[in-house]
Amino acid sequence: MPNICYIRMNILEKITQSKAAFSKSEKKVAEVILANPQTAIHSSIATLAKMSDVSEPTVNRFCRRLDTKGFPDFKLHLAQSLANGTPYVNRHVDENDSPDEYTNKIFESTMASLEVARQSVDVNVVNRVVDLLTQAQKISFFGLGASASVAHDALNKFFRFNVPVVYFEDILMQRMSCMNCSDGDVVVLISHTGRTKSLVEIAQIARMNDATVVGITSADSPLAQECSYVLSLEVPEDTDMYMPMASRIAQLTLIDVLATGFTLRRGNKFRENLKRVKDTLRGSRYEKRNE
Amino acid sequence: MPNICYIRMNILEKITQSKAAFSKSEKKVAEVILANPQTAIHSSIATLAKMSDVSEPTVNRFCRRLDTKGFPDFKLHLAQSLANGTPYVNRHVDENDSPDEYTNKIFESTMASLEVARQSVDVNVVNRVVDLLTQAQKISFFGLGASASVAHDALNKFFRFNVPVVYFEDILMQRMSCMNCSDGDVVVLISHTGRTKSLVEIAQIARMNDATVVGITSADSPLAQECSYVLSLEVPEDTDMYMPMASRIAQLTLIDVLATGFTLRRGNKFRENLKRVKDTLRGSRYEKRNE
DNA sequence: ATAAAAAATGTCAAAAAATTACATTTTTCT
DNA sequence: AGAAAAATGTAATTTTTTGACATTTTTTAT
Repeated sequence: MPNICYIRMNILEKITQSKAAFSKSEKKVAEVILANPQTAIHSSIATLAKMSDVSEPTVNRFCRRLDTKGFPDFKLHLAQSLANGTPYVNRHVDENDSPDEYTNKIFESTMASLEVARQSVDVNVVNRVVDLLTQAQKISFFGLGASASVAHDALNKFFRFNVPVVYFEDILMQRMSCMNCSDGDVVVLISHTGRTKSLVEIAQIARMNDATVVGITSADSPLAQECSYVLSLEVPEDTDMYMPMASRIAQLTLIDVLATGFTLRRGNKFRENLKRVKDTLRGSRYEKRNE
Repeated sequence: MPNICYIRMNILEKITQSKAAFSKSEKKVAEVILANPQTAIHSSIATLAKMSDVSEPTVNRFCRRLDTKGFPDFKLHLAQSLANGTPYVNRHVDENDSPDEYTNKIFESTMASLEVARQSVDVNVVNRVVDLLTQAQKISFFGLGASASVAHDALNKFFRFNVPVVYFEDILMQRMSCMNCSDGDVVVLISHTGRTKSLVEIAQIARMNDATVVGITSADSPLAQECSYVLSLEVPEDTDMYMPMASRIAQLTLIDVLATGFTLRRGNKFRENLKRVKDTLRGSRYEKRNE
């Protein structure tokens, strides 16, 4: 069961990884291409065959082994890999990675996950939820563990909008808060897995008290089933086995989206209010010296 | 001062822009290609000619007019333009954006910022800080406002490592905590601007008490000057004028990097411990039904 | 308005490139 | 060692691209 979902495998990496499966002559071709991919995409099959010291059909077979339709198709793939650096790909950190390597891998994996997440977001639900939030009497953000900091962040954002926002880290406080909910309140619950028992219970309590429950969680999870609206984010398996990484970032970005939708919906006058909040902060800061 | 830097002119844009210079038949070709570039790169010159209702040499001439060596070369360029959409670019949200538009813009801007941030990270400092953290007696994470949730997240991560971690949201608690610092303690301060007065003071207090102060902040800021080590993240202008967005995400990703470096440094036995922590959580969750 | 010139486009053939079929060599397994 | 399988190469075939040139269309100057 492969736990890495390659969005679109970079063909250069694929060549490196498939090396074991190559025959002797195919390896020669691989060497030449990896050594100078820029030359490869501008060569004909004949030139490349000569450079690799193999026959033309061998080059062709090499291309097919990499699941391309033939040499021209292979060149297309190669060209795409070479363009723009390369599309970001979820690469797992390896025990022997240097700081340079793991730093890059994590940044790239995060970007790759965001790309996947972006494509999985249901814009209609986003729009609907923004609607709800703008009309809410009170907004609550709850999450546990890693998702707690996401909820915390949401608090920070929506707090600036001058709407009643609630955030608790403590399960009991969350429960009590939900018991006091009423019609017009929106409770946003954040959980990557959607299988945290106490959060599911909180969803039930909130709904019993007529609040609208929005879940930022994975589709079809127990939590999702208890929610009025589900903003599901499809995020590839996390880079690190034991800590949620990418999922959190995707959740935060989604919060950004909601907050942005909120400000846009509220219009211009509202944004002036935001500016005031920001100006208030100025007193607590050192002035930026003019550059 | 343009804050978007286009790396290299995309051939699709070039086609759009050169439209005026095209002849009647060439325009037909342009239309067909623009309408469905993905099809174009997988077609032969004959197919494309038929689709555009022109002759094959016309298609060839069209390619040459765009400064390519011929049809195959043109396809290569086109494939590169199509690869990965286009490099992500920081696009500001506009007042009249539809939900679809602002959602995509925010995701893309976030990814663009991460790319910039990645390139600005000094791996040597990362390595040095990881060193420090693994040897620390106590690690504290402090941030205010938007950065508070980043510190919160760091707490979550490092808490799992079974090392003494401290996190406070309250300024006074932060100060008191720093006063009790001693040699071997590491204080990580998070601030996008690096100009929050109370955080700068905390840095001073911590250092006076022999703690090592690590700043995740912008270079050359007042805070940076008080730190023993600075992990500076260069993040492009935030998408939303009034709320930090991208900077937070970059900070979180950097925390991920530090946490990963930490686990790697600690080696195998340590990761087993991590697994235990994770298993402990299982009791509080609904089982995943087998798929 | 019209003829000449220039530009654009198409037809067809030549050239180049890629692919297939099949023969030969190398490797692997018994 | 010898048969079977896999890998590789040769040469012919097919596909694709390009070039040369004829025809049509457009432009320009009278």
